[in-house]
Amino acid sequence: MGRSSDLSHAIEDYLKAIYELQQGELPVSTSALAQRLGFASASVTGMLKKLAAHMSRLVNYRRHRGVFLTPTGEKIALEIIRHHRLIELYLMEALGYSWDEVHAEAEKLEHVISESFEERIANFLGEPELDPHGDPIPTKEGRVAVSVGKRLSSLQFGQAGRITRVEDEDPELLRYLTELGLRPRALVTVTARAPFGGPLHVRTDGGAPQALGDKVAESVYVELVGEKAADGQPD
Amino acid sequence: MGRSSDLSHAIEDYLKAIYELQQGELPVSTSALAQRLGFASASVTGMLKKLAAHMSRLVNYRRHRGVFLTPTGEKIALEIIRHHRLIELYLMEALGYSWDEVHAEAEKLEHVISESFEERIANFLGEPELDPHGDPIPTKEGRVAVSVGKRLSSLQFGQAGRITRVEDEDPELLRYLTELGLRPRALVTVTARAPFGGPLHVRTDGGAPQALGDKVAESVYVELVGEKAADGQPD
DNA sequence: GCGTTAAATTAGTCTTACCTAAAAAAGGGA
DNA sequence: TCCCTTTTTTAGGTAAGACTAATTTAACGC
Repeated sequence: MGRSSDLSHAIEDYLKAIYELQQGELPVSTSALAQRLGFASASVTGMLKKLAAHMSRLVNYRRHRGVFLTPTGEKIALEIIRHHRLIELYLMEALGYSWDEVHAEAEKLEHVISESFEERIANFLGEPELDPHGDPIPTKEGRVAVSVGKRLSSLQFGQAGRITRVEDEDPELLRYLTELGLRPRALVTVTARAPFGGPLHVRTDGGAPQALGDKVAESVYVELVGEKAADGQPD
Repeated sequence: MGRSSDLSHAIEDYLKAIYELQQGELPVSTSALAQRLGFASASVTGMLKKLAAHMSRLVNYRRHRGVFLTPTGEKIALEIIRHHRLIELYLMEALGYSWDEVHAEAEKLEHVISESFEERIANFLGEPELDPHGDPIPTKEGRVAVSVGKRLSSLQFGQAGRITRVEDEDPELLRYLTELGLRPRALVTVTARAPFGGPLHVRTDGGAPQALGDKVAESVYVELVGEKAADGQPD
């Protein structure tokens, strides 16, 4: 159990990044990884070779063909992601952090906490299933609920949705979402939609319509709750 | 505020170790540091030169003469020690750790938590003055209560003392101390003392006399509470 | 299939923080 | 003072994990 402890922070970050990029694209390209991690692609190539050559075969890598996690690598990635999301929720529930503050702190803590710490906070929180941004928390055994939802930016005029999750990395964006009432489980309805990717106007639960920038509309994920109905119930 | 964040973990560990060794000896020798940190002394020499050359002049170092912290270096050491001790206490109070488990976890966390985390747990704990092992917690401004007490091993037959602190590093020792009821604030009386460093027999608050090994008697610190009286009051 | 471009890799360098082995300096005894 | 031991420093080396520059491979248009 808890075998990731002997891997470097750098390796853990790579596994986590590969896992997250895999959701969209499989295998993951060197440059996609480089961009996400903010490293030069040459550095990424070097590390991928190391990961592939690692005794526990963390990834499957073929030059020019990209990389994907082996079951072992995925297990470790999920362990770190579990740490991250549990910590985020713990910081809010136990220490009064706001949801824009937790990501940065969790990024550091996720690599150093013990199994024991993980267990204790999970227990304190009642084995939660979602983190504060709506992302599913992997179980100790490495199972994750599939993250449902499409981008808010993809909705058409009149469509309504319930927010399932929001991207957690940008504190400023999160503070802005708080102002707008855009939080997981909130209902949003598209009240106007200019063509050619024009600004999206949405109305939240009980508020006035708001125009959303692209960045915002792409960072919020929703589950449709009925076509062309502002407050219909899901099927 | 909180300027230590840009120093490496290694540097923080050196500053902490120098601070702790300074209590007994000033300046601190290269070999004393090497022993405490478990590094080769050549490595320590190299790091001391780096610390002295560091732009914020962390230490005062002269070859063959040993090293001591500058006010800046001391401030940072105290900040890390504050982190360590607050974390130890927090883990016990908030997450139900036992006192033998907290040191290892705190050694890792102390380097990565933010100022905000520090403030929040200090506030949760009510700005405590002592950690679970009886060590004083430096204030945010860098003031520390002087750690009173002499080694239990230095007591003579009949002397009684109140435990002020115990060394926190060895979990096994701590579990053993728990069994014996040797915890901070507990009263102990020397019921027998064989000459030439022979085993020390002590009685705790309400228990039967116990023979203590050298390691134990040297790891426990007490404040005398009266000469040759088992339950006298301090002056 | 040829040439251009974009992506990925190789090669070589740097920094950090440790190591070992050997040389040098301090310090104590006669 | 000289010698001998202990301590400390110098010198050189290793492993991670990043970088830049230059090269190679793949992919695409025509």
